[in-house]
Amino acid sequence: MRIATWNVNSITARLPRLLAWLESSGTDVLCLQEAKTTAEQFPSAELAELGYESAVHATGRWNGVAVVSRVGIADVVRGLPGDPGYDGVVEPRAISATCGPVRVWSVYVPNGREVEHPHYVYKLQWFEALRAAIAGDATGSRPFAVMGDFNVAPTDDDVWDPASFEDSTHVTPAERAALTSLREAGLSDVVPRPLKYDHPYTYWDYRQLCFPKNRGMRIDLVYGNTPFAKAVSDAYVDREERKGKGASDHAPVVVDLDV
DNA sequence: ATGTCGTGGTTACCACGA
Repeated sequence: MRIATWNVNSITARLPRLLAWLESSGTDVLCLQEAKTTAEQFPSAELAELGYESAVHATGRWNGVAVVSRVGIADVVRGLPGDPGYDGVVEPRAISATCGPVRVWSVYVPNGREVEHPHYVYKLQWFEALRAAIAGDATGSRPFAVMGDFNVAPTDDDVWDPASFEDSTHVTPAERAALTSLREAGLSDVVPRPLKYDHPYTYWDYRQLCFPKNRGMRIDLVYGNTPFAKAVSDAYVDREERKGKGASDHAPVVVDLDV
């Protein structure tokens, strides 16, 4: 089975590429983030024509997550239990579902904006709610993974220039400690291989020619429990999908499982 | 360079988020 995660940065803007990519990559299950649309306007019909069912949690121009599957979708849960919300609003940043033999969460972790910003506090609180939510599945016998845009680079090796990220979000000890907590809960980082260059970056800012210069970050992660991790036969970042006109600023992370 | 995208509202530009 082939499972992937991809921050599409608007499913409306990305639809032609998304449909083509699903077919060309042979992906069975996709966790997607930043749908940037409502559940009503989500292109479920177009995906259904390709044989995919969609489970969607989306409310408008910001955020929005989904699981798209051609191996079934069951037991859908929309939202994170205990989600702290931001500024009084609980945002659509998490959805979980069982797709064939695997249970997955598709997550879009808050960005944090700046270390001194309230959004950074929200980010850390949100991680704690995620940790609590996945505790049972993380130690279970069924293959399970949290997949998505974590907005944290796990190590300095996961950013193109650690020095330029001093005092920035995405690399702070507290954010990395949140990832450590997820690993201590029973998950492990399924690190994909890069198709080019030395680092499996998954995100390159649209600005400043970051992609051609390979100024990237690995912030789209696959955190799987032991049964999931043991089933992994390959994992890679499809950087081809970051190329050209109409690309998202994130590339898909693709994982092959023997399940 | 605050260098690019994408969205929706206050629309043939702006503000916001990333």
